[in-house]
Amino acid sequence: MPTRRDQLTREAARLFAERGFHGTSMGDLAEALGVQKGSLYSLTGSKQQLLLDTMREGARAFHAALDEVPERAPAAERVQRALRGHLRVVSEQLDVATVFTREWRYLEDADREEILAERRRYEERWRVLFEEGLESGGLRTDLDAGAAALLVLSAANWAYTWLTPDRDTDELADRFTAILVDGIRGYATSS
Amino acid sequence: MPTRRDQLTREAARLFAERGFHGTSMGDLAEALGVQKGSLYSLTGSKQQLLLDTMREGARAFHAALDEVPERAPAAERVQRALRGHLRVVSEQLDVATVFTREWRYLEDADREEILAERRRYEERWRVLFEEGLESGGLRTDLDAGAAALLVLSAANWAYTWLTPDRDTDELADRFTAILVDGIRGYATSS
DNA sequence: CCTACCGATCGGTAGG
DNA sequence: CCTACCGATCGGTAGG
Repeated sequence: MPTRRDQLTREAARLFAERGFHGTSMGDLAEALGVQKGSLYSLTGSKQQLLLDTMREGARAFHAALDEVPERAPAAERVQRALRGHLRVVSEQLDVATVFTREWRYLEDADREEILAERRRYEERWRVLFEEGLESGGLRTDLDAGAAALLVLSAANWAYTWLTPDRDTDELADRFTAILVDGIRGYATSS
Repeated sequence: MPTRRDQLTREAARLFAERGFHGTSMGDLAEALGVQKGSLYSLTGSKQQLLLDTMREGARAFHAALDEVPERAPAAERVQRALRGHLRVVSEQLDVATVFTREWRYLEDADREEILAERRRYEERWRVLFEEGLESGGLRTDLDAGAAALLVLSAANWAYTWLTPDRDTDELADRFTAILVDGIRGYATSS
C-alpha cells in the first residue's frame, strides 16, 4: 500500500512529465491528491525536492537496467540487452524517464550537478560497452566507439517521446539492434 | 540590419531554449532587449505568439534542409544528405531547433496542432526516404523502413542536447551514416 | 518606448 | 490535513 508521500511523488512525476516543472503548480499537485496545497508541505520540503526525488529515481532505474547486461557475451548481444533495458525503463516508468530526460535543467545548482554527474556516468558506461566490444573482437575494428555510443544513446534518450505502453519494447529494441549491428545496406562494401 | 522585432524573436528563442517557455518571463525578455516589459507589446501580441513564431521558423528550417536532398541518388547517400541537413539546422540555429524540439507542448491548442502536423509531416518524409531506398534496391530487402526512420530521426532529434558550434557536424553526420549503413559488426552474418 | 497599474497566481508559512 | 495569509511575480493593458 503506497504511502501518501509515495502518492505525491508519483503524481509529481506524472504532472512534471505532462506539463513540465514550471508548468505544474503546487496547487495542481494538491488537486491531484485531493488536499489543500498547504497540506503538501507535511509530505515534502519543497517543489524542488519533488523534482530531485524524481530525478534520483530515474538515475537509479537506468543504472540498474545497465547492471543487468551480461559481462561476458558477444558485443552485439550486449548492445541488444542494454537497449532492451533502457527502453524497458522508459516504457515501465514513462513519467520518471520523461522528467529525468527533459527536466533536469530546472534543478537548483547543487542538485543539477549531482544529477548531471549521474547522466554522464551512464553515458560513459555505454561508451565502455562499445570499447569492450572492440577489444574482444566482436565489432569492426574501424568503429568509432564514441560515435556509436552517441548514436544509440541518442535514439534511446528520445524514446520517451514515442514509446507507448502497448508497444512491444523488446521487439522494437531488437529491430534497432538489427539495424545497428548489420546496417541498412546489409552487405559490407566499405572497410 | 535586424529590426527591433527580429531582435525580440531571436532573444525569445534563446531564452526559451535556455530556461524553457514557462521559465522565461516577459520581464526577462524586456531586460535582454533593454526596455520595460510593457514596451514589448508593440512588437508582439503575446508571449504565446513569440513561441509560435519560433516554432514556425523551426519547421521551415527542417523542411528546407530536407528539400535539398537529391531525388535521384543511392539510398545511402540520400540518408547521409538528410542527416547532414538536419544536423546543420540544429548546429546553425541551435536555439530555434531546441525550442522546436522540446517546447511545442506549451503551445495553445490550435497552434500546437499546426506545429504537430508539421512535425508529423517531417517524420513522414524521412520514412518515405527509406521506403524509396527499398524500392530502388539500395537497401537490404528485409529492412523495416519505419524502424530505420525512427532510429535515425530519434538520434537527430536528440542532437540539440550535445551539438556545439565547434563540432564538425558534417563529419559527425557521416560517422553516424557509416554506422547505420554498414553496421557496427561490419560483416553480414544474419539475413 | 515609459510609467503605473490590473487581477491572478505563484511557492511557501503560521497556527491550529 | 485545513484555513488564512505572506510577499513576490506573472502576463497583459491603459494612457500617454
